[in-house]
Amino acid sequence: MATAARERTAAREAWRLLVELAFANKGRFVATMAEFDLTPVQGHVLRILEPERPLPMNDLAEALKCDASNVTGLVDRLEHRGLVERRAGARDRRVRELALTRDGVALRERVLHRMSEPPEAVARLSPADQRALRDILRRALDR
Amino acid sequence: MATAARERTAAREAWRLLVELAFANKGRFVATMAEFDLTPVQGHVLRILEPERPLPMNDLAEALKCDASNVTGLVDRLEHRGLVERRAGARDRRVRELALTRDGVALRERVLHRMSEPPEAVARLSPADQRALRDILRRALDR
DNA sequence: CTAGACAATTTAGTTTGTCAAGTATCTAGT
DNA sequence: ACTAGATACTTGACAAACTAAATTGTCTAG
Repeated sequence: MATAARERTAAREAWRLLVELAFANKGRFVATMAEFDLTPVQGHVLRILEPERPLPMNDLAEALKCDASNVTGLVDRLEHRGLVERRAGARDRRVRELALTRDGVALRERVLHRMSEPPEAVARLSPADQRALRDILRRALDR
Repeated sequence: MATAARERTAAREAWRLLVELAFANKGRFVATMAEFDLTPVQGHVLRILEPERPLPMNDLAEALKCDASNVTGLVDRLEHRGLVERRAGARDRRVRELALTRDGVALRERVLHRMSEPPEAVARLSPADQRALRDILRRALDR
């Protein structure tokens, strides 16, 4: 087998396994969010919305890769629950900037901490593998 | 910092990055499934359902971590599209076993191949990193 | 043979998602 | 300054994915 082909295969295989790991943990994610009375998407939004960094609704739609009209209802529910608030855009009165409320920030912290608990599959790796995995992923995500 | 704590941190950080990578690729997954006129969940089902290995509806619900009643409609739509068929359970007439049709098998193959195309973040890793990532994930998933 | 367990479905209701149309606001060109 | 078109968001209508509770048909233990 030619070198290029073998390396394409390594990347493919790595990604395949990564997808498998992700799918295997989807249920765990759903359950974790449910602990906080959040739907999966609401958890996702909480992750995207950083404290002290208001985000226009449009940008949230972009980040979620969904239609802007979907975000309206999504934010309605989060706002109704007091986790998020809509503020008038500073310069452009068309845009509504989303900001976490105090409760939102607090919940976000708890959720993120819980979400980053590694699953069995990762936890049982040797310490060396765990560090190697971390380092490779840092490079992949360009840190 | 104590050694144990530092290592817990490596696993945590690795998992955090992994989750980030997964979220960043959610949109890509949705778009890829859409190319085949599949919703994300339908893609997931196609992945779970292996050829020549009929699966009771209950087991599918288990694999999807969702209520059994949800699977009914899900399978209705896949069956209506001719990708899947319900068969009477061999021994127990209560269970309905799901099997891919010929079309289902063919589509599954195309979908899986497309799904395993690595994203930018993985593709740009050095060949050595790609192999290391693959090997670590194999160990994590116990291959 | 019957009581309870179990697999799947039905029904009613929520959330997430799309698309098309509407409203308010901004921006360029004249 | 005025207007035409773009842009940000909302609304309304509708499908898919989900849950919980009740129902139907089948199995299994006593």
